[in-house]
Amino acid sequence: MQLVVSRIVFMDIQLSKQAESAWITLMRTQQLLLIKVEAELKAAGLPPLAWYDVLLELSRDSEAGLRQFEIAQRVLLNKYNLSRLIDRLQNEGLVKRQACDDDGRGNIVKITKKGLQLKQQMWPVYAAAIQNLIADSLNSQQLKSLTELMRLLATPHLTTPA
Amino acid sequence: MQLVVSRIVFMDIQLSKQAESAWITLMRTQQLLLIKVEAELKAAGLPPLAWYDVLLELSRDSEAGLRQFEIAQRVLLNKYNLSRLIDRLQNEGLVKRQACDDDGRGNIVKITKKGLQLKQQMWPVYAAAIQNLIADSLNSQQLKSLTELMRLLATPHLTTPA
DNA sequence: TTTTTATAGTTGCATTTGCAACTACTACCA
DNA sequence: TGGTAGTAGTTGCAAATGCAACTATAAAAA
Repeated sequence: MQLVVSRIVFMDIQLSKQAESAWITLMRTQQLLLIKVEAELKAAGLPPLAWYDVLLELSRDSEAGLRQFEIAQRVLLNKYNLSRLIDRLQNEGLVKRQACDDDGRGNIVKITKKGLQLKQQMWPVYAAAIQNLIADSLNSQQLKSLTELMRLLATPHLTTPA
Repeated sequence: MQLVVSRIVFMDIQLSKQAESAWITLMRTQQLLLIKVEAELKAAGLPPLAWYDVLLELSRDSEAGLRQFEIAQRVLLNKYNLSRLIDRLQNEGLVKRQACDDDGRGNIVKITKKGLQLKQQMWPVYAAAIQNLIADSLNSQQLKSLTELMRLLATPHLTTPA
């Protein structure tokens, strides 16, 4: 006879107060800072951060372009939302879709000159906000520490095991 | 003659790579973890995290209740989205709105028994996810460190000065 | 007191997101 | 080779969000 014991017995979970605090401050602080950045972009008459994220990824491979699914996983968007985000960018002439030779299902997305220009235009506002929101509050050691903690948190979940 | 020099000259911004890394890892990691938690809640047939956030805040003051604007600032929602979130919760019988004696404009939101029950029901799933996503990756010292860093980041922006 | 200004909350409308189903193609398997 | 399962991407529809305008009340100024 085999007993299967669930890894976590819900009723018995004893989550530490430390973990709870870390979680909630992480969620709230990120949200707070994100709202601020979006507000700065809007105040400058610029599109939302998600546009920048995509344009940045595309600009890293501006010659070859990227498959949509690659963009999606880099910016943590699901495929249908990315599909429609690319629609919008394409409608603005910031990116273009091309047929993919290797794979008849997909397409290659490339950034246009106009897309590169917008990215260049957004960066100063974005950078100033980051400076304002992060670099002015944390010293160099703390920035390193934060990055390392985030890396530790993200790593086990980047590729989702069963 | 008085020279007013803008604090940040956009063209000259030299954002450190450290700050940039800290920013991007913070944004991405939080998003990644949030997506995971939402997925766990949904997999358990439970409502989104935002519902829990509101129910939790209300349960802290379950007798007195909270004004909508108080809830809004605690969970970082703007007033119109909170208004409609409360609508949904009210439609499910999880909270109730009452007229506010002190202030004829606003109302007091109180959690119901059913709301408390749902909150109780969501917590084990939520707690397990936090355990999984945070506590398993960071030790006690790191959790403390993360919380402190978040506090440092959030503090200067909690009350927005001119 | 009267007027003005600010705050609390709601709502119509447009945009965006989430969900599920769908097409088209690739990769694996026998 | 043919069949089956999986992946890339799109789309219709419903739900949620953002924006601006609105009502109603409170607070401040005159």
